[in-house]
Amino acid sequence: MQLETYIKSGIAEAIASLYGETVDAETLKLESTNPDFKGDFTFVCFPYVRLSKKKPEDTAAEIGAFLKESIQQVDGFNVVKGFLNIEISDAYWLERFAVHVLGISRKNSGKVMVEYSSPNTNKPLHLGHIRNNLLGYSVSQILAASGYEVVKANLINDRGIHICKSMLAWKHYGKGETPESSGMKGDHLVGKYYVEFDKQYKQQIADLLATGVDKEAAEKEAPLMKEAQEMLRQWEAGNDEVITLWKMMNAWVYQGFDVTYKNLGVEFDKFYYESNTYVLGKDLIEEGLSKGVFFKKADNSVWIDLTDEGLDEKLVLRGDGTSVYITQDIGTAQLKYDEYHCQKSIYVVGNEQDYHFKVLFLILKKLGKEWSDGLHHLSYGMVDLPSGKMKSREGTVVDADDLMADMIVAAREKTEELGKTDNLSDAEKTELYTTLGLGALKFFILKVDPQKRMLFNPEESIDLQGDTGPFVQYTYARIQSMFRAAQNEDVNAKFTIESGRESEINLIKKLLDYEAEVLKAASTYSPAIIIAYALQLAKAFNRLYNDVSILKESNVELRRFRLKLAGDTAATIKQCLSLIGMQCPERM
RNA sequence: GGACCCGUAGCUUAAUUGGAUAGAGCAUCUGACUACGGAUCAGAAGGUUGGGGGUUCGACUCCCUUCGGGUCCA
Repeated sequence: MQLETYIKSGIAEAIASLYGETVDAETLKLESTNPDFKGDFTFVCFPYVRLSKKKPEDTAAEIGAFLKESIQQVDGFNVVKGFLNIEISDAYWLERFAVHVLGISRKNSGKVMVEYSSPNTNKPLHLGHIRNNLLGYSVSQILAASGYEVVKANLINDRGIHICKSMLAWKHYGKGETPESSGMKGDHLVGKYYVEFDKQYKQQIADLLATGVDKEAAEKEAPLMKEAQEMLRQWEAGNDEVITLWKMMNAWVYQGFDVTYKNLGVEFDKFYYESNTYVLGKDLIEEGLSKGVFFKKADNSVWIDLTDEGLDEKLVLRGDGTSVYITQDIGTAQLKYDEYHCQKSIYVVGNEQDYHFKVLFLILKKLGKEWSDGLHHLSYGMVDLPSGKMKSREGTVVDADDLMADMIVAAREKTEELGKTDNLSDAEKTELYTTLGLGALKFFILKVDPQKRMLFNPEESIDLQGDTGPFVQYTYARIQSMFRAAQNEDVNAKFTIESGRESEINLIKKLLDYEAEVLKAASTYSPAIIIAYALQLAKAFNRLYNDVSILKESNVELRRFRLKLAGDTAATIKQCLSLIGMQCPERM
């Protein structure tokens, strides 16, 4: 980092002294050199040929020569077209490595809330939730590592017509079944009745169609639907019987979710419940009306005109005074800010709600909430199956609990096939398979840019070789094994090294990148950056491992140097994987 | 009707935000000291970045248009 700014001002000096032109060193762009070329930093000269009035190649060569003279760490340079590749001396990297400390120095970046998961309490979690949960948790970890105080929040959708559907189906067809009586996980049990409702409802529609009723009317008039709507009205009126049933079934679901969250390794600091927050926001609608941000239509409904922003008019309160989704989201945003005063607030929500959040943030801004600038929708694409979209009502989903269990089985089979289960107790085996199976799953999902839809084929289990979680975990385990064998070695001993091999210098450079990569991942909310880095780091180490001997090296200084390389690599891998929510096995 | 997202090798995907010869993994093929752990490493092959136009020193990236997949708003 230091060196980069140093080189930039060197380039500015070069331009001043060679061409008599002033440029601000801050505005110069210095890129890291493409691995296919020799060098460490690359300065792209094309934009500056109008200052030098020379060919790009000549400009690059002149600036390169100037830097080599004026900056001692610059060992040499090469020019390809207008690209100036600046080569830094090995000595510089070795010095940096000698004083290298692990971790990140940045502190007190501010306070941020990450809202994620946000499940409905009428069915168990599925693959889509897994993507959401992993993203939310990982981004929280990354932000925390880069110095933020993070509040992990979960807004639970625990009321509404869909909840009433499960409740009603249970009431009609459940015969008093409970998680205890059936041995079924609570969320799965409730989900079963959600599916049952749909089945019965469809039957009723079919019956009505047969009597000559048209489709739209049939969907509206089916007795079950009318009953569900009546139940929702009673819930809102506080009917004792309905509320008691609602509490009981929600409690089952929460017990189930707790297990899933624990297995998935995610957690929360704060829970919000929609049964509390759905009443919020109406006061802010009043505020907006008096400020002239909103307007009323003839039917008394309240709207905001966003046509200036290229959007439509948006309803924010119905004519009968009842809320719409955005009403409560406005209120909840205010509630969150009042409670925590976070500078930033991130919503991890699927991209089908892109428009919704665009409108929500715009409304809050127009209401004059200065904190609205810190709001961000971390949008992600749907997870598709080969058969198409997952539909929970039709039961065509990949269940979160099942998927995790399948991954653990796959990890077990692979490990046993390699014959690496010897000398492990049953408890250790279980822990190992869990670490590897979930590691593969988390890595697989977070490796992909969130914006993209992803295809998941349950038939082809997730790879355990190549660019995968277990690959990185293997690198870690292998280093740990080396340290177990190096017990009479003074691991913390100082060493003096004058020069390094290419594989060693490359690994040093990667290790020194850690902080910059984490900060980049934090500013773009992207776990994928950490994953890509962890892979590169593991590869750089594996290359070194095949290139040179470490424990078998006879030269003490070299041996200690390489042991420190290995130790720092392992520690950095562990940090990276913890940001993804992954564990590192000591052996595998 | 209007708006947004996605399209890269057979498959899963990356590209330092406009930079170099589009980079990996899986699958396929070849090789690695009698393996400090082979879930590794080195290499080969695989591409008109959906199609067409434009902007410029330079386009997977920006603009226009068109095709395909998906989503949202009323």
